[in-house]
Amino acid sequence: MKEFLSQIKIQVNEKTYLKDPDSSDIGRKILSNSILLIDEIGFEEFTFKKLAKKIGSSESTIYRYFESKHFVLLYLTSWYWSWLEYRLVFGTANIASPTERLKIAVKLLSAHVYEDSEFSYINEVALYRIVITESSKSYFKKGVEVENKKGLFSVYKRLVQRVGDMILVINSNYAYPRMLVSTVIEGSHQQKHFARHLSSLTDVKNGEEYISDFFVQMVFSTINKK
Amino acid sequence: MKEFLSQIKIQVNEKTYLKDPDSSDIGRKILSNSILLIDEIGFEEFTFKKLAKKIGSSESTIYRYFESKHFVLLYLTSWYWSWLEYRLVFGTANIASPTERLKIAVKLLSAHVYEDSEFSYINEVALYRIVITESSKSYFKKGVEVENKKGLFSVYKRLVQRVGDMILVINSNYAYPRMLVSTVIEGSHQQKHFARHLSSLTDVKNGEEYISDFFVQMVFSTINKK
Amino acid sequence: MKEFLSQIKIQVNEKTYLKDPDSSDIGRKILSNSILLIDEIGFEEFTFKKLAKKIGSSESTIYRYFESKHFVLLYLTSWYWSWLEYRLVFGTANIASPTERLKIAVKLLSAHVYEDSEFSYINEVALYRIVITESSKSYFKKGVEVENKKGLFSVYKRLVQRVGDMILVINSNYAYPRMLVSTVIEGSHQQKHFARHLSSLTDVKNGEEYISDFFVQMVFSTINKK
Amino acid sequence: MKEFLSQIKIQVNEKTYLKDPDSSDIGRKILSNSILLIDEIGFEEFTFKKLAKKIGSSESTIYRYFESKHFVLLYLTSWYWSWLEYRLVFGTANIASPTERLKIAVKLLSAHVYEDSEFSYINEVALYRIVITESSKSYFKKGVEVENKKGLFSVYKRLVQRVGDMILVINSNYAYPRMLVSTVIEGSHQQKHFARHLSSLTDVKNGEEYISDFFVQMVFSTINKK
DNA sequence: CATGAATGAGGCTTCATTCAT
DNA sequence: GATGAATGAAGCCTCATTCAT
Repeated sequence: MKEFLSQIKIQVNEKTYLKDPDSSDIGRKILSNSILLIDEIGFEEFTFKKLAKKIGSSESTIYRYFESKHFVLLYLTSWYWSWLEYRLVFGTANIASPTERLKIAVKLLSAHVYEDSEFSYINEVALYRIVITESSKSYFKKGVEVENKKGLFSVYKRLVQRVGDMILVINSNYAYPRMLVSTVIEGSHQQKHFARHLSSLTDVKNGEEYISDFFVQMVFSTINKK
Repeated sequence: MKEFLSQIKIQVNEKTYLKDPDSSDIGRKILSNSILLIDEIGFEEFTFKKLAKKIGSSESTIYRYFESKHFVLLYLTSWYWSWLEYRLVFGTANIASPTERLKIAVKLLSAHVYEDSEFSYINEVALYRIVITESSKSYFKKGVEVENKKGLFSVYKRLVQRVGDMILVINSNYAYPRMLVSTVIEGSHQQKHFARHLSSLTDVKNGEEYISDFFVQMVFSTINKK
Repeated sequence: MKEFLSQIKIQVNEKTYLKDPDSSDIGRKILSNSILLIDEIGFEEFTFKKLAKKIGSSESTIYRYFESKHFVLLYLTSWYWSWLEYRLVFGTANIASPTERLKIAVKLLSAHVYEDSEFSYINEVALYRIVITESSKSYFKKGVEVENKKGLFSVYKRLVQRVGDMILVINSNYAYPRMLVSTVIEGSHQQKHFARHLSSLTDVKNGEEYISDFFVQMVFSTINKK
Repeated sequence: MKEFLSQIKIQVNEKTYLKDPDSSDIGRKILSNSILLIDEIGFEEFTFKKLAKKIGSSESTIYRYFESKHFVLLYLTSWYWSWLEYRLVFGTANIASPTERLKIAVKLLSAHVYEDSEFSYINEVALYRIVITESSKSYFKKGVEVENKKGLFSVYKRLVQRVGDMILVINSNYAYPRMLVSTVIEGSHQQKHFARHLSSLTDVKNGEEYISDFFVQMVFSTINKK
């Protein structure tokens, strides 16, 4: 629980930045506008030049905060995982039933983000669209190992571990708890993307609510002993 | 079966290229060396200039064949899906048991490609590594819809449909056959990638053989009526 | 008159081409489509590649006819000057009054081309738009002298000479007959262009008919002895 | 007079540049060397790469100042028109006689530029050669309207208006003052070009002094009431 | 600390042209 | 004679980054 409490402010691994963007106005502007710009034009087209223009600043200023655009993406996705962990820990607190707890967790991992609420300069809805579309690019890259060693994926890994542990409470013999959890997380992103852009790869025509149902059912079927 | 037979030569949607690369020596050189180069340096770093140098030709020559490097990736992944479909149709032919047939199919979708065999100028093992790492980038992109309309994902979609139908033979009430199949395909790529580069996201430490087991078990648990 | 008669077929200086485009179907296609394409996209954007695509042929075929796109422009403008000379000689034949003859000539030099008539594969209206917009580029170029020596401007020069001579019949003391004539020709092109695109440089708001009036009046005022 | 005074420093429409070239050493180097280079090799052959090499800088630096080479030409010609307006206003100040005033004006519009004097980094003689040869290309182009709307031709238009008004003082019934003025300006450029490169289109064999005489006489003949 | 300026390197693309059939 | 294929060279432009203020 200690590790969780220190996350409430949504702290992000400091290896992702050169200067904490949450420590200055311009830094927060960088964050909020990065989200909007990546959401709008996609990560490939996103450059510091365009971002600088959008916030009325200069490229060199942004370089004071982030080493490259890849670290901006890492910061944003890390922020998202921390935020998700925060909601997960809160959402499952004091739930006695292991089954109920796991159900809540899987729903959170696979459910859509509807509201932009708590963090003033972060548009969570746009950020979630970025996570869906772009987050896999941050590990499908040459050089992941280096970033992994810096701990840049540790929150994600802890999240997987945490939900994996919930599975083991229900079925301690289940052999692949983390594979199952990471499949839920990444799979739900893909299914949402397919539903919006390549619908014949899914079975979801009307709304994306069923995606969560699919994954909940899949998880419980899969872990239940015969 | 008719549509399959016409695929044996591994035909690729002609919208992916300007001039059929399989129609000339230099075209085949482009294909084989694209695979090696993308595998080696990653798609982001891959450029026509580097490719031209590798094959001792010129950028402009490559432009006669492909509009941009994105279409090279689309060609290669399309080729892979066609090849996979070919193996799938062959591998499940004459199998009477629906369960056995589905099992073979899921194993093929999620199993590793070990051998480079049948197509002289295609290194299937390297191509499979590219599919794992890069293929999702071809649909996690602004403008997928355009490419989808050109039919560039149709083989992939047909493959999902085909295995989805096998599921429905076993359980005609199952609501999400295509979601399940696309989750297996994409999920197996991710798990393989995690196993190699971010191992704490999976449960597979020694060897990747278990990935297939995981997905087979997951599929059958999920579709079986209680 | 002899030189005129040989022009009726609108012969063009053979130094402008490598193979006479008027001697084959494909050659005539090159001519008619060059006119349409230059008119549409402008000479700067005009390339043999685009032209080849338009006529369903190849760049190398066009190179059999013309050394470069500049020679195509020279061919077309030369054709235009020959055609204008033909209309001029016809239009002023048998006109006894020198004043009347000059008036007809100036009107022809400065009047708009309305009809596309006599030469099947030449769209004279589009060609005239090209002459207005592009012809000056063929002499405002490094290397005019070379082309001049090849005689590529000789029809134009003969035309200027011819109308200049009409002026001298009226006023044999007038010192600048050719300057005046070339000013009429080039000036009328410019005024038409201004009228269409930069209207505050002219006084012609409604229609271009007045351009001819302006030049007729200018010429007669200028050459009349006090 | 107010609009003139603000022009003494030869201000150029800011839509022609991204960053004012007259605000830095490198910017002024770009200007002075553009003039020399365009004069030497012609606008078609002129590229930012060659210019960068000439000034010992980089293409990208030049792109900070100008969007493309077309805007460099627009800048230079705009500068020329402002400078001409400045000389015109000065040269006709305090001249009581309308006739004398117009005569001075027409001479300035059509006379050769002999001296390089007042503006250290601008070679006016070379610039005038560029204006003669290249300026018409900036309006004989697809897309003039766009540039016209940005006001890139407004100084030129004001100049035409100004001299046109002088004509109306002498003959308020004359119908085509602006046509006449723009014919003088553009015509004098052409005649100078012809005199140098295509002499049989003019009557000027020895020296270009007569060009101005021709236009002065033409203007006064044309506007005088009978 | 924030910024404006400058730049090297390289990406993407088209052109004009030659060669072989 | 017409064409398809190949290509070197160069154009245009943007990126990521450093430096000086």
